[in-house]
Amino acid sequence: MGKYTCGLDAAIAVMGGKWKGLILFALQDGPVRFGELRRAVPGISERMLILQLREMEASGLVHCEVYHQVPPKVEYSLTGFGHSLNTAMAPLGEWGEEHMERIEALP
Amino acid sequence: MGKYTCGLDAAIAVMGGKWKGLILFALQDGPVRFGELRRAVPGISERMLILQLREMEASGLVHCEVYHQVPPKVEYSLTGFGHSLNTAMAPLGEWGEEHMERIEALP
DNA sequence: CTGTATCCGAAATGATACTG
DNA sequence: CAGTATCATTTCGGATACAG
Repeated sequence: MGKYTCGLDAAIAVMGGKWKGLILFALQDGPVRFGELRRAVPGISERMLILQLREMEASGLVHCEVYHQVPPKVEYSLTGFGHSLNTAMAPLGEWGEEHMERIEALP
Repeated sequence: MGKYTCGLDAAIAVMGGKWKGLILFALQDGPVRFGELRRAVPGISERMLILQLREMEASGLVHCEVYHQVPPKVEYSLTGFGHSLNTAMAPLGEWGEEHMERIEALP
């Protein structure tokens, strides 16, 4: 007895909420440091970014590499699994671009 | 000054939450009655289904056709806009199918 | 720089009962 | 059949302060 009724259901559960897709997108070109990532996802709070990253690590989408330096440096990157999800979401991003005007006009 | 930072951001805003994608999917093959739709989206409550449908109507994704009969009959269907979004989400559904086992195993 | 901890208000969702 | 109304609860998310 699966938790999910179909592939779409499962996919939505994994990339839930309003942030994970954008984080995936921001990481698609290689490792990004925490502060950089924060700027790359406008509007997200420090707290939410950490929470989402931790969930994405737990899901196996994201890898976290810690450099024990002073000052600290931490880089986040996509796993193969994360890349595959990001690829699957690309058409959604294109759809959003194409219909941006219409979407902006919504209430 | 747009509300959205990129196409993906806009798309996520439109199909937000955990239900809209599944409703889109359930409507992809033609008009569906309310009760039918409810059964097609397992786990959704009557209340949430209505709320989501109203939002999707407001976004122009869904059309609602009311037949003034006794007993009442109401059919929901996708607009062209809704179909285009459903198409853009198809790869996500396939991704979910492919990785279902792994996703099911997550905490 | 990269986090953690706490608090609090807002929003999402579920349960239940009721209506035309 | 297709909704509405109301209430309770759960989750989300922002602000702030603090720590290694």
